[in-house]
Amino acid sequence: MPPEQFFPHAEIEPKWQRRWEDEGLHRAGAHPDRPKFYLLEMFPYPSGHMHMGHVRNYSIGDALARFLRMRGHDVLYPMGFDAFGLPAENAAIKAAKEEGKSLNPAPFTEGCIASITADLKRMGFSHDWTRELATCRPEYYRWNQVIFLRMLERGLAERRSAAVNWCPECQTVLANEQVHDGKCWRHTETDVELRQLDQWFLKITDYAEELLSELDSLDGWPEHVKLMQRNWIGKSHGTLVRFPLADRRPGEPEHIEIFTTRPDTLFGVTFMVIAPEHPLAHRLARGTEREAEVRSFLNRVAAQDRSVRTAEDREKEGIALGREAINPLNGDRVPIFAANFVLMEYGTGCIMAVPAHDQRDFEFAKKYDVPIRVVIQPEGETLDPAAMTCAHVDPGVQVNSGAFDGMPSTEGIERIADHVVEQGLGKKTVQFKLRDWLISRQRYWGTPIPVIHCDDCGPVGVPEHQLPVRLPEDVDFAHDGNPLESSRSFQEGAACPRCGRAARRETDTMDTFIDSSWYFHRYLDPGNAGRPFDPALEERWLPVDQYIGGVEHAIMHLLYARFFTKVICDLGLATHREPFKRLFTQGMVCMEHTFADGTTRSVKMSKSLGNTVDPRIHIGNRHLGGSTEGKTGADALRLFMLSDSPPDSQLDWSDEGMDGASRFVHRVWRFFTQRADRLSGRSGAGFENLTGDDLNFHREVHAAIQGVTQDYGRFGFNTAIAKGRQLFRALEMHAERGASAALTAHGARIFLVLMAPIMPHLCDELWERLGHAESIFTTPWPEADPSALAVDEVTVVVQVLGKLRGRVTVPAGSDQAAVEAVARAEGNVAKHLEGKTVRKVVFVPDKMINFVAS
RNA sequence: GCCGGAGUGGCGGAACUGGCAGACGCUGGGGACUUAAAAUCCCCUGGCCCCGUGGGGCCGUGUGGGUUCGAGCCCCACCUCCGGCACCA
Repeated sequence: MPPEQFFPHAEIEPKWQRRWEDEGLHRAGAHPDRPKFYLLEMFPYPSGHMHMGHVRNYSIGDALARFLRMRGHDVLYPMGFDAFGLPAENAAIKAAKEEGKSLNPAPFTEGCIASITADLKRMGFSHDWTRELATCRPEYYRWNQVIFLRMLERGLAERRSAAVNWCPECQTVLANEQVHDGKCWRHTETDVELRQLDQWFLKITDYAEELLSELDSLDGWPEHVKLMQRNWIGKSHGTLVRFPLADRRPGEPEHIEIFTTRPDTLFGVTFMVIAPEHPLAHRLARGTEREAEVRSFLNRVAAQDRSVRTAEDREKEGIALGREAINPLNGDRVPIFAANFVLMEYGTGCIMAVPAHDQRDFEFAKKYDVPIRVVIQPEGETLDPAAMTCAHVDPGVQVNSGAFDGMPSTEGIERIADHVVEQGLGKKTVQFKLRDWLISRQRYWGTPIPVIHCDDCGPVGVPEHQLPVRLPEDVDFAHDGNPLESSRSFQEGAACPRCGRAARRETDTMDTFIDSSWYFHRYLDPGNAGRPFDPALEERWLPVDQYIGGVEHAIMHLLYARFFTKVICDLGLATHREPFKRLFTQGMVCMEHTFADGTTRSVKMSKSLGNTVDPRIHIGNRHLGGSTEGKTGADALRLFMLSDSPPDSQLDWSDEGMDGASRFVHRVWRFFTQRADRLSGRSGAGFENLTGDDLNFHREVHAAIQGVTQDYGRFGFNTAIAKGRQLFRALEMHAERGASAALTAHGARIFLVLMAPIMPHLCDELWERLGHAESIFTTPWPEADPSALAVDEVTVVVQVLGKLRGRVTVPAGSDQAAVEAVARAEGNVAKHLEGKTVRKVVFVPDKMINFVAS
């Protein structure tokens, strides 16, 4: 072959992409005899075209997929599209309202999918495209509907009226997880409103305990992700205590029930607080002289939206209802307030307030001049309620607590709770912060909820044989509101499945997080028309051995997917209760951006900041029918994506770094094409009796095998590449000076194999040019030979008093006496030991010797 | 405020389990090739200092202390940055 200056990526990369596809090299399930490995990456939203974030994520997964295949695994590495959601629908609305055109989200989305698919293929990612799916297709979403109906049968899905989060911008309700700081997760400027509506919920709280406890078994998950889930689930042990209502009037409940995690402070209760939305708030004040005042307060707080009420400044505001409750432990009468800081959704919507030992209660008591009663004294200190400036929340000794005086409060928690239970005043219980999952969305571009509302029978599930309930096409995006409401064909002929009478179809669609909660099951059997997937396939392939994705999905997506996996098991469809054995959270692609205030920082690439680099600059767009060829090609881009940072931290884009990667690709190309003859020698094994450069080079080759193999196994792509570059440098030098051409050829082959997962096109092409008929990806991964790694001489570091003073070369395995003798003789060491007495010698064989002298 | 994670050259980052700090890359500098440039290749590149140009010394992994023969790594305190949660009773 003639020497060539530059790697002709625009020809060679597509050549191998075609060949791999033709040979079905990436098809999963081809080797049932091999150990399975399910490698999953979070599927993309098809937003027009591939961006740099995709390039990085899939470069990571693909390198791993190719490595694992070469290591003898039957790898399932699928790809699909999370294709429902607001962007496509908003594009349709914009087209209709601003441009007066009609744009149907379905063909629009399919166009985006085609474009991004072409981009991904042009990167040479080894996905098994025979399993491709898109969640917006009826063949997929009908199974969302089936799963929903089965959940409905089992009471895991239910419709109920609740105060729900409404985003005026999205024109739909949101799940709790989708509200951050009172703002919509997609619109950080938009306040979320509370509305009382009838909506569909999935009872994820039924699984709270299991979702929490099984986190402990997920050894392959990053601790911080597990921690975020634990915090979100928010389990706390406590006690429900009933406080009798004083001066009870007809129609009023006998008790006010509260939840507390601190029964040790029960004797310190000086007031009660009820949430303003609590139905009792109005009722208790009715007929009292305070009624008007209370009503105006409650109305004012209710009118405040969530973000104001829970804002950082969090000024506590409340009002006495003019009523009292009785502390069941000591018979004290305590006033009842309504206040903004008590949440209706948590616990019972009502609390006991212990200002001495709870900071919030303390602040409130100070403001409204409620007495403070100390019931826990810190060790060696006496608290004076009048002098306190903050609550004492730490443990201490019980005081003013009747029979419990003198007891450590840590014990008091248990003992007083026991006492409450024995006296029939309440019971021990567990509370979770986790709420049920609100899945209704008042939008078009999602899975229709398969329910029919009948005036007589109520909401009735659509029979499974009538599924899928398809999205209609006669929809109008030019007007506000859910387009499903105005579609004629959608409602046409709707009849109650139970009584047969004319009825109305549910027009809510499902939260798109439903789609991504089980897509990894569907990949196993994407064409199955009879059920969501074959259980035998689930048995073989699940759990996902390695899941890779962004940490931004640490709570929502991962929690929902874990929930669905358990539900799917309980529906009898599958057996594995945890979906993802190992989780890896990759970092973002960032680029320098100068902000308005003049500061420059490296921040996530985003369209809105304009600090983006389009990957198509590098891979071209000819595959999309365009005319540009691409600057550097896919392999150079992949190399850069993996070489500059560890994959779990952010990657800073740099044009210079990209040039460096491209230079390396060309350099490798040049080296191989210029020395084709010398490198094509086929003699493989049996490099004995090597000497000098040959021996050293052989050792470097095997050290590289060992190092690179270990690095791939722990996502150390950046260090694997560093070792690959080192090996390449050694290879260049050995080609110049080494005695054995067979050994150079061997080293060259190893280099190609080790780097193939990262630069697959380049390596497969060069592999072929070295005379191999089969793809490099069918060769087994090399093993490092321990005897090749052995050295007969080692450099031992010599220290005097822990400071480096010299190095000596000794035979490997030399004992302390031998090394000591050589070390003492070394010039600089001798100088430093002069006039000193050696008191101790620390010796680490083959590494270091330290003279402790004075 | 609480809970996590991280601070290493001009920059991105290496350093297994406490044993040569700065692998690999980028930037910068010098040189070779060339009429010249590009491309390519080679050498140098943490700071300060000493002499004989080969070496030698001191300092150096956010700050202050500690443990150890020896600390980027372990312990204590503090500072800064990033991420998450935030009235959850």
